[in-house]
Amino acid sequence: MSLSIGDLARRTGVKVPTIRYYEARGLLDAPQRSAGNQRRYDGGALERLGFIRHARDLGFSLDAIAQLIELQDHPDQSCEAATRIASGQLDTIRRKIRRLRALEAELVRITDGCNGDGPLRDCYVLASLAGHDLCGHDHAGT
Amino acid sequence: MSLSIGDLARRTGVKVPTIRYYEARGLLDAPQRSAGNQRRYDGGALERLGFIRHARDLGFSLDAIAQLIELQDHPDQSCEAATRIASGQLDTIRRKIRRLRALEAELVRITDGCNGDGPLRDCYVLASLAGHDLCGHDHAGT
DNA sequence: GTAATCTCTCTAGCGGCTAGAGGTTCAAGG
DNA sequence: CCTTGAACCTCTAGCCGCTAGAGAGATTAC
Repeated sequence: MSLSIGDLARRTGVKVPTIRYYEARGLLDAPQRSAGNQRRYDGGALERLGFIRHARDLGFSLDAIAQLIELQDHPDQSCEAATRIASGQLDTIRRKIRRLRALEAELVRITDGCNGDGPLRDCYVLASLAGHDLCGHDHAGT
Repeated sequence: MSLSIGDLARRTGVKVPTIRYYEARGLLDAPQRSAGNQRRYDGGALERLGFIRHARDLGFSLDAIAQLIELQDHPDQSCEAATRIASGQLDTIRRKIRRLRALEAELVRITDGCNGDGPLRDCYVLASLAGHDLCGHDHAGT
C-alpha cells in the first residue's frame, strides 16, 4: 500500500497541511518519498493518523497525544500512565463544563432580564456587564 | 483621579500588557500621557475596563465586546442589538457544553473500561483511541 | 503531449494574550 | 537634591493548533 498525502487525508479526514504539521511536530514519522520528493505513506501511517485524529476529537492536546504514542511504542509497561493521561483529560473537560455552565446561567439571567425593545441606555444586558453589582456571584475561571 | 497603568491593573484584575493590548485593539481609548510619556487613566477608563473584563469572563470575544462598546456609545437606539449579541454568546456556550458532554461520556467509557494495571498492549484506553470500532458513535465536532 | 490536479516548501496569520529585551520615568527615602 | 528601585515605555517573538496562500515542481488521465 502506498498512499499520497491527499489519499491519507481523504481516508482519515485530516487535512493535508495538518498532516504535514503533525510530521513537523514529531507526531508522525517522516514517510518515504517518491522519486519526485512526494510523501508516500503505508498502512502504519494510516493507523497512527487515525489514532491521532480520534484523540484530537476527544480533545487531547498534541503533547498528550505524543505521550500516548510514546507509550504505544513500549507495550510492555503497565498501562497506568495511559489511564492517568486519559483521566487527566477527563478532569480538564469536566472543569470546562463546570465553568461553561456557570457562564450559561449568568447569561440566561442577563438576557432574560432584558425585554429587548427599550432604549440602550436602560438595557439590562449592558448594565449587567458594566457593574458587578447586578451580577452577584463571582464567575472567575478556575 | 489619575491612575497609572499599574493602578488600573490592580483595580480591575487585568494585567498590564493586556491593557496595552486592548488599547492597540481599539477597545480602550488611548489615555492621556504624563510628561514622561506614561499612561494616565481616569474613572471612565476604569469603568470601561471593568466592562471589558466582565464580558471576557463571560466568554465574549473581543470583537463582540467591541460591538457592545460601540452600542454603549449610542444609547438612543433600541437594545435589540445588544440582546442579540448576548444570546448569540449563549448559543455558542451551549454548543460548547453539548460537545464537551459528549466527550466526557466517551472518556468515561474509555477510562472505565480499563482496569489500569494490565500491560499496555492490552490497554483499553489505547485500543479505544486506535480503533473507531471500539468507540461506536461519531463524536465529530459541530 | 498536454492539461488538470496534486504536491512541494516557505511564510504569515488567526485569537488573546504572555514573555522578554533594552531603555526611560517616577516616587519615596536619605 | 540625589539616589535607588520599582514601574513604565516600545518593540519583537512566542504560545496552541492549525489555516491560507504564493510560487514552483510532480503526477496522472486522456
